[in-house]
Amino acid sequence: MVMSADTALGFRPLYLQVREEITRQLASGRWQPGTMLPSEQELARELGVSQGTVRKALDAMTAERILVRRQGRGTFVAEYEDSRILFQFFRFFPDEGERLFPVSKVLNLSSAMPNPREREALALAENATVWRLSRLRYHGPELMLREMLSLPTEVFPGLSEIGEIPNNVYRLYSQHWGVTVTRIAEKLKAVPADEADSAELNCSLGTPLLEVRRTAFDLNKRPVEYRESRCLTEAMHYASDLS
Amino acid sequence: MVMSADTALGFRPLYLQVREEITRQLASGRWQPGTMLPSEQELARELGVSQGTVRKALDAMTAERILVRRQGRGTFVAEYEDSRILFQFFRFFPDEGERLFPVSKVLNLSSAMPNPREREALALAENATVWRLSRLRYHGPELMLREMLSLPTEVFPGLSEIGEIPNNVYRLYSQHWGVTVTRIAEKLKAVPADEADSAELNCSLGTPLLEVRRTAFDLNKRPVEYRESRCLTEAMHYASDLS
DNA sequence: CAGTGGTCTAGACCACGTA
DNA sequence: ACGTGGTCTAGACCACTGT
Repeated sequence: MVMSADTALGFRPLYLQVREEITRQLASGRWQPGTMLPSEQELARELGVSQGTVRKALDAMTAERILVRRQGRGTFVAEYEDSRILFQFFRFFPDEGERLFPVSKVLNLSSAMPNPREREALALAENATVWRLSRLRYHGPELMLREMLSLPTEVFPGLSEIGEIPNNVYRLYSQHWGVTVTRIAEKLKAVPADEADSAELNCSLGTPLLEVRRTAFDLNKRPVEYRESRCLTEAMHYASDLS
Repeated sequence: MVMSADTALGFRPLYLQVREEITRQLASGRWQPGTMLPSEQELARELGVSQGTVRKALDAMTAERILVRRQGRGTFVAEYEDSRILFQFFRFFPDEGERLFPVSKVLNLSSAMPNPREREALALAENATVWRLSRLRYHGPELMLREMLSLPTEVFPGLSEIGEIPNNVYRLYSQHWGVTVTRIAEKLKAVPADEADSAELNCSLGTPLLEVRRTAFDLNKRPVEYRESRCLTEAMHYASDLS
């Protein structure tokens, strides 16, 4: 495959075209998470560009955390290890003490017609259905939050046949359906605990909770998960870094 | 100035040394916000490295939003225009409708001995004092939040003589004291409105508020501002993007 | 047109990890 | 010793901006 920078209409930098081509092959399953990509030299040969151009594309994908580069070893497809999830996709910290991976307890899994919020967040077609997974999450022994995940059944066929839903669902999405979550958008509000919150979180009615509405996107920028969490923040906080 | 990559002890990439040197000159006031840096070629000559190495340093500083590069024009020191503040440093959005720059109403400005939270966040010396600036902020006509800013008096001498504190304090810090805010860390919680909240925000006692504790850092990674905000989130939300 | 940053190339050498 | 990514250089050409 040979690429060119100056086409008749619309100039597109070569390294962006290379990045797209590699992303396409990634999305099509050529390389699984954890496996090594060909070396820069080899990719350059395959694509008919110089090594420097491949490097710029790989550097950009590394910055997006889609790839991981290790000097002396190679370039790898990023995996969803717990440590990465904790670092990249989970913003809750204990006010004091050590950070732990949030353990989950599944309450319910069912399929349903989407409500308007789900339909909008997941950009669903008219007759599409969703899985709804509700669970509680703990930081060590302490109950931290309750949440409901909404997933398009079309994207995750057979989800209800999975024996046990693990803590780390992004790894599950990747391993079972080849769905790679790359970006997450969250909207936060302070809300009073309603009756369901009060019952499940063991707090009194009206207790301030941090509500998080999350939408997760895959490699093709398609929304693949919508999630609403309600969190007790007496001993925990949500950390946000602007830079 | 000539730089070298391989010193006896401790290898440090040249472009990182270049970035540090440029940051140092920036912090020392060689170039003011809004002004143009010398061209890549000229910087390369000054520093005794190749243009490509200067470029890598400038690209890194552009990614950190310290510099702005404009093709065909030059490389400029980033300014604190309202649009940048709104985009980079302010995460509140109306649930519906257009986004506006939050107008501020100053309630009080005084100096005081720091409390433990201020002392810790600002890494203050034993006998250091702080300015305390409290204000309300509005989104259009709607009251949005109340907040208190804490600033080391040592870093901002003469603050109380400023005629009117503007909405955009980061531009003020830059213009009056040469303080460049580059990074912000925020911790969020849901808290019940106390009596002061209730009085100032016109809400009932116990209303859930989003509390934000912010620390802002300058070019030298020194904390220069600590801020506690309490926000009504009935018609607004805090947006967080993880990617 | 001249000057700037942006892209692309080719090649040399360094640091790191593995065998 | 070898192969990988990481750094650095030098130079060519392109795209954008202002004169």
